[in-house]
Amino acid sequence: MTARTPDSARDIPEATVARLPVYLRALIGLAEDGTTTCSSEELAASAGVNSAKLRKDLSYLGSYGTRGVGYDVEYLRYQIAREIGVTQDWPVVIVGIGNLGHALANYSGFRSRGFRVVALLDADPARHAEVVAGLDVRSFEDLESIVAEHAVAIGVIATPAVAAQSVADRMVACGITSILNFAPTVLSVPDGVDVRKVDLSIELQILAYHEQRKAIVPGSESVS
Amino acid sequence: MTARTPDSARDIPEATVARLPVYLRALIGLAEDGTTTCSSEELAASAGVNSAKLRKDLSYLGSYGTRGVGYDVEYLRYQIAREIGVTQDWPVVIVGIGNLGHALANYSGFRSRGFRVVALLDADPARHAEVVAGLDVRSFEDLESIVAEHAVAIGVIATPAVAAQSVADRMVACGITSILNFAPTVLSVPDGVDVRKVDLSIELQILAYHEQRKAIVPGSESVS
DNA sequence: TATTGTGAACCTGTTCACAGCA
DNA sequence: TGCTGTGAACAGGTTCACAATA
Repeated sequence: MTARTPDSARDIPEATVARLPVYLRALIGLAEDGTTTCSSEELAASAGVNSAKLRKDLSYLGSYGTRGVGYDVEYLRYQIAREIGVTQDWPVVIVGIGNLGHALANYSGFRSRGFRVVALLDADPARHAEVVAGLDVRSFEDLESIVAEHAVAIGVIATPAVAAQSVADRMVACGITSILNFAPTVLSVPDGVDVRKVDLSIELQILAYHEQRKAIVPGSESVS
Repeated sequence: MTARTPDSARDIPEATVARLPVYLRALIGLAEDGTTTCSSEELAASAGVNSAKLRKDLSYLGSYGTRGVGYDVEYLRYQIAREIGVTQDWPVVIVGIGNLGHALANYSGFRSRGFRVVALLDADPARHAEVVAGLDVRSFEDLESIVAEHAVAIGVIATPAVAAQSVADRMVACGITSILNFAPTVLSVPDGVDVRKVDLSIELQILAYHEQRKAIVPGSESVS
């Protein structure tokens, strides 16, 4: 027998991992429409990718389809949810309850997709009176006790850029190993901690780049 | 002379385009700190990439550095801003003024990075009384006239998923060619229209996937 | 027969290592 | 001498096209 990693540690390409949640969403949509079976072509269309890519992606998880028939929607949905790890809930803390923090706290998509916001923290005492989305806004000083109490592994940073690094440091120090960063700044964290960033203005700038090119008709240099 | 596309149409790899705004932000930070010159190593550190990648990326724009010395911060900053197209302001409309729409309307990062929110639209008449970030929330029916009046090319969708496709259709019909979509759904648009999506729960799911793996110590299958 | 699962070809992006130059 | 700019090697991701098979 050759040396092999256990089934659960098959390594799935990062690009595929990033699409699994899209497939999961598409499958949930199909299930809600009453579809019980779908071909790779149909699922790919719902997810906005081509069918070859979808099949290749699913092949990294295993052989969950039936040749000549397609995929069972509920079965595949469960398999992908299990692979991602959202068959049970992940407790999450949100730090920084400004406009964006409010929006995140109220976002129903977290709850419905395997995440549970267990606490909202803000460094500004003026905000501690507030109740947002049914949760008290608490002091940032409570971070350690909340993380320990709820075994929080994932933290969301929605503070201004200047505060983000120190918030990340505190999160890492008390055991958080995955961070979703909305502050427009680069975070440095030790190995073993994952950071994903969402930068709203970067997305707009990427659109602006392409928009600018559209205006330029090849051969004509000046437009009024 | 060989056939060549004009300077302004040099094609820059998509991966590079996505990083230019990060470099721009890093340069703005360096300029604020009073730094006038920086090496690829320093700038790369500020931007959170390695220096080889940074130099390769910048080489697609042209030769803006000085061998043996480095880059002039202000000069490079201007060149990147020009390349992205954010030396002048882009008018933007936001549709869907719920929690997220509020946060986006109030986000100062747009204004400071070359974007100007010219209108907030919502289909719900109950919201039309509101003033958010100094702007009246207006009827979605005003979309066409606003887009025409301000020559809007970029639209932001922050509606619930069910409404997103019809909003996108209306946007495309009245001439918008770039869309930033926050609704958790796949949009279909004609060729020539760019869509970028930001899906908050997908980002968390990607973190959950990696988090789940961390818990599994190779060789031990059960953890308490 | 219809559709999956997958090697192989292809393409894009990253890293290396050093030539070129101030 | 020190740092940029860049070919060349490498790695990762996508698409093709078809063998396997329910």
